[in-house]
Amino acid sequence: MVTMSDVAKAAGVSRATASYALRGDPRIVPATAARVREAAKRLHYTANLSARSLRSGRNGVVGVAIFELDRPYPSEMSAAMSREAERHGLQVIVQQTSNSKESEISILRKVTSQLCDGMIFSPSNVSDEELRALSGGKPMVLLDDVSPDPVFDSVDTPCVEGAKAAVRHLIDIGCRHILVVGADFEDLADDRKSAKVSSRRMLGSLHALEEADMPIEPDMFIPLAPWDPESARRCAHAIADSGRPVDGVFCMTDTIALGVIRGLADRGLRVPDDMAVIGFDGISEGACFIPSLSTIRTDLDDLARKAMGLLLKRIDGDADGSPVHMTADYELLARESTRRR
Amino acid sequence: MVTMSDVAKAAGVSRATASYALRGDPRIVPATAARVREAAKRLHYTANLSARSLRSGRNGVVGVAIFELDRPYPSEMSAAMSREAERHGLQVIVQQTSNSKESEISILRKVTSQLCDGMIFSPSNVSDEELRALSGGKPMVLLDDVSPDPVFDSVDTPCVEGAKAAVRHLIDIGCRHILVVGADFEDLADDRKSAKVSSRRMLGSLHALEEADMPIEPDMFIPLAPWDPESARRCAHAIADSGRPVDGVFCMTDTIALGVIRGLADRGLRVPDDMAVIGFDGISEGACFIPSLSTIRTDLDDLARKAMGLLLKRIDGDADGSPVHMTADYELLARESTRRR
DNA sequence: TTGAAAGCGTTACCAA
DNA sequence: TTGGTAACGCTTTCAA
Repeated sequence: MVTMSDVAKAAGVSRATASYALRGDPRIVPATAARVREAAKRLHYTANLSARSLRSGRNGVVGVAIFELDRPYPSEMSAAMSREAERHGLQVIVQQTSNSKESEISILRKVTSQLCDGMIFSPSNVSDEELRALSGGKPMVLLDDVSPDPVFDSVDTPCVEGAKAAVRHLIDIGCRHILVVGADFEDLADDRKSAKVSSRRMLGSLHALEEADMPIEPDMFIPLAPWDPESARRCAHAIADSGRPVDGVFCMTDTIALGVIRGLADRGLRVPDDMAVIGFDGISEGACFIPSLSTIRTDLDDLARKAMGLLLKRIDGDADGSPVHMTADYELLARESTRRR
Repeated sequence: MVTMSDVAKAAGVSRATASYALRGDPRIVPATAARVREAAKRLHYTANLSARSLRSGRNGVVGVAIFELDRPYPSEMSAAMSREAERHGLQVIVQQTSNSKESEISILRKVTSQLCDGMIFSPSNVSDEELRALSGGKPMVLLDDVSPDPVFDSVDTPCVEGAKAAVRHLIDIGCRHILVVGADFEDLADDRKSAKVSSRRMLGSLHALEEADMPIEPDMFIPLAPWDPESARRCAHAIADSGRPVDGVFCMTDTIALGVIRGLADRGLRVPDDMAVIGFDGISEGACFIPSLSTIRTDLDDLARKAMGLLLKRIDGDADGSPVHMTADYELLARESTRRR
């Protein structure tokens, strides 16, 4: 392994000078700097990140901790973060928290906060206060934070506005019996649960219904756990079997929406002819589905830009104290699953 | 930040003793060890991985470098690796190489090889020799290595056998005009390309055709670049528009297969009625598709177990010199896309 | 059984 | 403008 000492020796300077030269410190005269750079290149020198991290507390790596690596939305989000980090000359490492509290804690304590200059994290079971302790003082940006009294900067998905646009779209194409899948109406009344993603999306749905003077019944909202295609599929079976008149469904996520469409198909119901379906997220999978899925696409590039921007500001130390909050852009994609002739 | 010195002080022992005690070294008497552990717990001590890594060269982190974070197959593969690592008490960090050579190099040099005890890597543009240089002497296990003269342990997806099973399945259900999408027949004759995943899967297809005494024509193999749903969809349009008699299609990946089915639907062709389609990989997305996708499912848990097993053996230093090679298990999933009444 | 001390590769302060 | 040197937090050898 070639170290800085090797480079310094090869260039005929001290370790200190080599270090300065390689990081472009203006104090080193161009000729010396060039000699050092040349030596580094010739020897294939690469800085040891552990050493750098230990000494300076910075290594150019940003951690992204997501729920599950193998779900489309978090995957696409991490990919967007990676692209954005690259534009800043940084590297992203991704870890999955598997949605268990111990796992989240272990990841934050053991890895993300140790190996990284900062992290982007989508909390689910850990409170803000616990997070603060686990962050080890490192900057952190939260995604869809539900804390009433935030400690960290955060970026939200456009839950309220997006959901409102989705339901309004269903109403616009003529739906009069709308179901919302993946949300529990009771949550709205519960202080601890009303900030959840599902509650915020439910709220947006309510806004749209109210604006259109449509009746609101608690049983329009169907809880679902977990949020995966299989449960969604079973849920669709139940809806179909109930014989209930439904002409439009808004699902909390695209993954749910695809499961619902599949479940309706199992019962001989066709989308959009018998029922229109719209999702939320904008995962790429929806474009190729039969029928292609209408959705509220969260602008992941915008989300990544905002999150990374906030994080870098904190890392660079030029951010004032109070937590900043932002919301990502979105776009309504009206595709086949809500197409009416 | 609480360090080992703090713990040692709190427990009334030296740093060395604290270090031994925390890692369960039998030399420390139980009473002392318990005192140290208690102090560590009380102070919320967490070992600094950079320091540990710098000093001992080990930190319990394994790197997984994949092509793209937002494609289903690599995502599911990384998730399987994470689960497997967890069972060994290790952490996985995932990075995307974005399929560019510079990016692969930069990731290997800058991060994966630095922050990890070892890595699992799916090479695409970097030669084995370059890899050896970039690995920094750290153990590495390759996935689907194409090198004729391997330097590292590797695990393959079951290309030849899996593809053979796929095409045999098409033949079994009565297909007589089969197309293979995503492979270039010319590659088989090219030494440098005949080890590619696509070539090995093509080879398996040929075996199945030969065994069934079916004719083999170069134009049964349709190249596709890149391997994504959009190109596959366009490819299906071309197939449909050509008016060519086709009753079965084997696609190099599930992602391609889904794009093909969608493309056929665009032209009014129904799967499986007009044409049967089978993919390769077994991504979860296929189960909910309409029609559900028949596929060769690579057993990712098996793949992860094999890859992680090989890697840990190298990390622990109890592995002899010559590279070991293994192949993951697979399973034929016959679903709706190849269902014949 | 425990402690002192060296050293991993880097950075950053201070002196020259 | 450059070099010497002391950390960063940990592990590990060597002594006690």
